[in-house]
Amino acid sequence: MASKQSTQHKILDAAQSLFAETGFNDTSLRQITSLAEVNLASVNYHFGSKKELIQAVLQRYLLVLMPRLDQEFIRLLAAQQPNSISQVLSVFVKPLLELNKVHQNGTRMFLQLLGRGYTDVQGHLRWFFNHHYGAVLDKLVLLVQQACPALPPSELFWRLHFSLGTVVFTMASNEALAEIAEADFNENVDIEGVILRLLPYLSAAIAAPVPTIAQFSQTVPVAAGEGR
Amino acid sequence: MASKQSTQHKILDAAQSLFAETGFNDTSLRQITSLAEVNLASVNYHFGSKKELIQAVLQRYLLVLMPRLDQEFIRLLAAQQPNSISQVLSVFVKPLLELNKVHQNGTRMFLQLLGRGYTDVQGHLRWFFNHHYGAVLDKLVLLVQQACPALPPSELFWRLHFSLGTVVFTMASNEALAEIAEADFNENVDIEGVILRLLPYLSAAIAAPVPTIAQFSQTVPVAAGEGR
DNA sequence: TTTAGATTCAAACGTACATTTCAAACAGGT
DNA sequence: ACCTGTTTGAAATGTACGTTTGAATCTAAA
Repeated sequence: MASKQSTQHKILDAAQSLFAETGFNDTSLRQITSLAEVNLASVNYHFGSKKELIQAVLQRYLLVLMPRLDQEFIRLLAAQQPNSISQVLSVFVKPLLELNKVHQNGTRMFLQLLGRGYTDVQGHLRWFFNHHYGAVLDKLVLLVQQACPALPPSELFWRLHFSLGTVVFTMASNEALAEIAEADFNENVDIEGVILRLLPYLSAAIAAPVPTIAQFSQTVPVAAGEGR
Repeated sequence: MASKQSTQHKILDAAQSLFAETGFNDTSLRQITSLAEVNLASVNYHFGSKKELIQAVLQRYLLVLMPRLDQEFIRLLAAQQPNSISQVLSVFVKPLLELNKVHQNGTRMFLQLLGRGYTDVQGHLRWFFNHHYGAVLDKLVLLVQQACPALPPSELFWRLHFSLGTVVFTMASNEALAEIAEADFNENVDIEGVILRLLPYLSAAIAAPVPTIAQFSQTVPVAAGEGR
């Protein structure tokens, strides 16, 4: 069943599983080629290096996801009246879940890999992302701006990154969290369930009121500067 | 100035910097001892192993932070009427910022290390955390439950973990984000600024309304199951 | 000053890693 | 069946890692 795919394909499948589970740097080519049941040298033959293999694993999903997201963003931008933040975030759901067609558990794999990429290889992925898909992300920023006109640009910047953190960290530790949730609450939690739980959380977070200085000093007494 | 501290102290300082920046597994003892200007063998002599060094680095902060948080939680729990979610989250600010007394940039260091621990050594830190500080965390859960009585326990579980992800990821990539923010918005962003931005974001997120099934099908058309 | 214990030091150990090498096996077109 | 380019195979290369070792050095009490 899994035997008649090409060596490259077998390597990609094995690599993404191990990368997602253990991280990029902590996964060796020996583990990958062993799981894929191919020769050690074939990774360097087909992909050149471990670094290029990592890129190939990510690209398999990004090439499907990003054009899909782009067309959704274009659709929303063409709407007559501005979309709500909830509507904007909702367009992520289908494209993300369609990654399950790329590979079994593709959605979870991709989001875990994304998280690994952001924490493992500091900066590299972020640069790669902005360079290749900056235009898509710009559309997202514009949509959120329209949905939350009261939000200053800098506040929006931070909140979008907060949200990225929420998603990426959740997916990185998804397995462990799902185990706990099932044990404690008898809930069967799949990736779609987590994504649907994230939507209202992130919507409320991004659209949260921007506190004034006056409001601050009520909840945070003197802000703990101590020795200003 | 930095020369008359003990070898153990020098190792701890060097280790936490490198751990926070590069992660636990990707930081070698040779890098640490080189930065600390001590002999390679002294890590194993003073701490036993790399694993125990990691624990020692984290403990230096946890032993200060957790009792501090515990007493804040106890104070809030003694209040007559339930506290707002904003009030509950606000008590984190002072104890976290006081970690700057433990070491320069202690707050950022600790939060970065926390993030590393959660993604690098899967499970280990989480177990350690719950085992040693489970009672403190239980108080937090109780406080949030009182602040958001409409939230089902399982939803609360997920939202607290979402929030942990937000904080931890933000701090892990804090340097890069702060650089971008300064370049794009001319804002001087320190760790306290980020924490204060996180408060309203997280408060709104945790207290977000729990959507009903009916509300879902409005924003998420058919939930992309495709082949149910 | 001697001496016992604590600490530092240079060197080595064994293991694992990514990558390279080059011969062997394989493929399809002639 | 023969050749040509592609792919696989086993083995080796050089580097880096965590840890161990045993002698040298420091420290302070006797």
